[in-house]
Amino acid sequence: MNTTIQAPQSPGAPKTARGARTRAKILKAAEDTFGTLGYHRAGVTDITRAAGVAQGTFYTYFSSKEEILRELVMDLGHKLRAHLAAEVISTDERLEAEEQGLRAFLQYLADHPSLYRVLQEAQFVDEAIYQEYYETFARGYADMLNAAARKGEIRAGNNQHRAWALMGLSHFLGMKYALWDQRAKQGEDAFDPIVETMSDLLRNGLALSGRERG
Amino acid sequence: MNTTIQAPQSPGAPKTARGARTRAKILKAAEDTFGTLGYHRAGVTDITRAAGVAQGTFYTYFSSKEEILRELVMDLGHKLRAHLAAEVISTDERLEAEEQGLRAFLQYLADHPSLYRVLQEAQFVDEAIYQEYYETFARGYADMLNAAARKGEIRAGNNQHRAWALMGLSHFLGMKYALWDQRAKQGEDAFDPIVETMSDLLRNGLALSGRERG
DNA sequence: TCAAAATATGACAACTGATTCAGGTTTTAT
DNA sequence: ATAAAACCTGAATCAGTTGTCATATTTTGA
Repeated sequence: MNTTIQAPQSPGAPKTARGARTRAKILKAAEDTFGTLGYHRAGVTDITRAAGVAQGTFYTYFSSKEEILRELVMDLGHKLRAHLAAEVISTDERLEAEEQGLRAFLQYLADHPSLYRVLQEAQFVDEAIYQEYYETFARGYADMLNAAARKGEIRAGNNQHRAWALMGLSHFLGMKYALWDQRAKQGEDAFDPIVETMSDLLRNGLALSGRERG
Repeated sequence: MNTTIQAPQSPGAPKTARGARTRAKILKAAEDTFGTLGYHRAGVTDITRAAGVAQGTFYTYFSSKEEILRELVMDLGHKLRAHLAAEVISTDERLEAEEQGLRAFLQYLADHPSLYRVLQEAQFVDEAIYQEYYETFARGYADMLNAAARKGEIRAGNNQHRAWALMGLSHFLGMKYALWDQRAKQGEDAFDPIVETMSDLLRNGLALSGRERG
């Protein structure tokens, strides 16, 4: 028999430098095209035109439009996580890390708006990969919170619930202030007021502290 | 000239009881169909089949597939807000209202999962209506927080930022626990642990309180 | 009761857009 | 240098969709 066990659904990785370059061009073009036109309005034609190759070339590296979206989601996810990890090394105090993480996320989203659209649209094209994206993120997040709780840096509590809550918080703040509100994007410290509000919320909650009460 | 200022883009409201009934059937069918198949996979054919009418009838009441989605978004938004308002009347203490609101939202989402999908997909079909949905929600939310701050029930702070953060928090918790996690949906008080975690987070934050510290 | 208005029908025109394919070009390796 | 492998091309295919329309039925109101 001698059949290959795992037939790759993608047509095959490029075997030369030229191929690798072309594949990368197409992937980048897909990111841009999906980012501006959206997944459904963007045709394979638009992607290949943006990449400067013929339609047929697309199928040399990707078996379908859906597949390139999946590829893109994983790619963008890796890049974001790498970026955030790099930005948050300077402290290991959890609540400070939380602030830096939020600031970095907002800035990253303002600089890479396609991330948002590609990811959110992927949800309706391949729900599994969308879930996996956030489950992965949540796992890592909850682990960090658990570690902080063990070290006595934060209150005890359900850190899985908290992780999802914090992701949602970042997501919505990013959507509103990094993507929709143009003026918020100006300048290096544009997101400071937001980060500060969240810092207070996460440190102290909304209830008045002892001396403020009464 | 005597031109009508505001030409209705929708073909015209039904003028008989039968027409109103048919329109309502189609709208409901669209909600279900978009909810299960998604906006793009769902054809007008699927909607009319589910409604039990001919394809052509669709265009008696809606000028396009896009328009019925807009209609639906506004409709679902009104219903959700009405539901939440009704569920949160029993208290006027803000932090307690927050808990009740979250619980009601999670339960509502578990009971009306199409709300989520229709709304989120609308974002990529007509971004303006999606933004309007959340801006409206946020305005009301921020107003309530401002009132609570004036009454001295919560800490001072930027309540617009907080409103978006809290919406995101609810959104993600709903997505994860009301839609994705099947087991979480069982029973009346299924969401209690989540609400409790959030209650603690919103009241006290994550930092240790005075006596826990050290 | 009966003409006019409203509603319903479903076949179909017109179009879109993903994927295939047969053949050309470039690169690799001997 | 040259055969084989890899890569690229873009016109053609093909499946599916939205929205239209001429016609039929039902409801309204005088």
